[in-house]
Amino acid sequence: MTRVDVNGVTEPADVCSTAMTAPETRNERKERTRRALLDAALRQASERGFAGLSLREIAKQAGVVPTAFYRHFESMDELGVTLVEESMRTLRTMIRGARNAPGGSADLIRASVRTLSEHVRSHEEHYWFLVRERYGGTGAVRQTIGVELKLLAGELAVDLARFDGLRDWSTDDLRMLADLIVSAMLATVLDLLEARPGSEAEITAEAERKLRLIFLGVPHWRSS
Amino acid sequence: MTRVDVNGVTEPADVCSTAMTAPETRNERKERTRRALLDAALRQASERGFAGLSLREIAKQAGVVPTAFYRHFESMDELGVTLVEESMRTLRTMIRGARNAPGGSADLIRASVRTLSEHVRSHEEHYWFLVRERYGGTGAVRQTIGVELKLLAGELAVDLARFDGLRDWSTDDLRMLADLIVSAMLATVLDLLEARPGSEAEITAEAERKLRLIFLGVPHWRSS
DNA sequence: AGATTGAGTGTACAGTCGTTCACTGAAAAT
DNA sequence: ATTTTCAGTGAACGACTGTACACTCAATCT
Repeated sequence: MTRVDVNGVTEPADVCSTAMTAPETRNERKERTRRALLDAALRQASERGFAGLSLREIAKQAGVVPTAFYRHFESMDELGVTLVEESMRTLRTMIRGARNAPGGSADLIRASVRTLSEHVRSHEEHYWFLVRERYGGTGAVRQTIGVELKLLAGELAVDLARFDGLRDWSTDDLRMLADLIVSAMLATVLDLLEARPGSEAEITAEAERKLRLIFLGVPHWRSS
Repeated sequence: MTRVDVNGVTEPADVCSTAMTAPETRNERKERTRRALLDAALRQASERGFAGLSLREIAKQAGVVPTAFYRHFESMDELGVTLVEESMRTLRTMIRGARNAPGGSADLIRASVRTLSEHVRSHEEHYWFLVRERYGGTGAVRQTIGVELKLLAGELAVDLARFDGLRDWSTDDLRMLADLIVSAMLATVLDLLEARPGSEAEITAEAERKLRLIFLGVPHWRSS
């Protein structure tokens, strides 16, 4: 029974002993350790921050010798970029989910916030990474997130343009509104991440109230 | 001429050669190197983040041997807390400045944003530190900032309670409004810090519009 | 069947890190 | 005038960092 179990990373108990598993081609194996490296990095970064990553610990947690890291990533920065892209994909998935929410515009806000909350809960590490590195990060990683976030605000602005009270808003005003919403929701995400398990409901409730307040101002806006 | 000049930290050219300077008591000297340590740490943290701090580099930049650090701080964490307190004092000074702005409630928003902008410009390192560690930080530092920020939102809520349309708002609603404002302004701070020198004006302009939009909703709010 | 590829291994090296310890020497206290 | 205090010194430690290099050996290609 030589089950290798490195630092809480449970190596799937397969490999040869049972005949029914793992025809596993070479590329599949490679992809698997690549994922293991990414997962280890993500977990570690969501705790200590990207700056506090250690190539050696990532490798150890992935069940691989340190030098093997370079078979998958040229440098730590490349891994960072990959992590940003991945987390951003997660975020975008969330937005799409909120967009296709059950039609009724009455409690569209409630539905959106609910979607956000659930998504954060089920992708905590990705959101930790995003929120952390958006502000705390260094160089390339932070800037990439910043750019992607502005891009995302742009998409949101387009979505908003379809709503009744917003049809005649200028592009610039829409973008401002989207930015405002994004920053408010980002703060909500952090609150959700830091919250002790019970208090989830009141956080989402407050998030809803913030959005409602913002949209209350919309009908009275005149672009000066 | 044995002028010691360590890594860009210019040692004031005093000490004995000119008779008119430096009676400098022992405590004064101590306080001076303490400040040098704090300044070095602050500068370094505003670039690489608090997690990326190195005791040795801080000491070097302060013109002192590494071990001397322990004469002033028991640990890195203690230095971190000191930095938080200091930066928070700066922030509070700003708030007070905005509160006592020239009375006219008409362009009170404009005045406040202007105060914010100027304050950020003249205390970049403190604001970098706060924004960075608020989200990116680890453990004690991040939590301390979070708590202080909530406290500050509380103060802001009290201030808001004095305004016309807000006199009958519940404490909870006021706090929500204050939170919303704080998160929006925090995003503005980051924008200001990252902005290339020219684009300062448009950022403050957008910040003003965001605040105006928020306050447009205020008269139509009814606490559900 | 034999040659090739390449993911993962193991060792080794040069740095940096925080921290310890015994010390120096001038300012402060006696 | 003598003793005490203590900010700053300098060497040494053990642990950890990223990275270079030569290696193995099973999956893949010819």
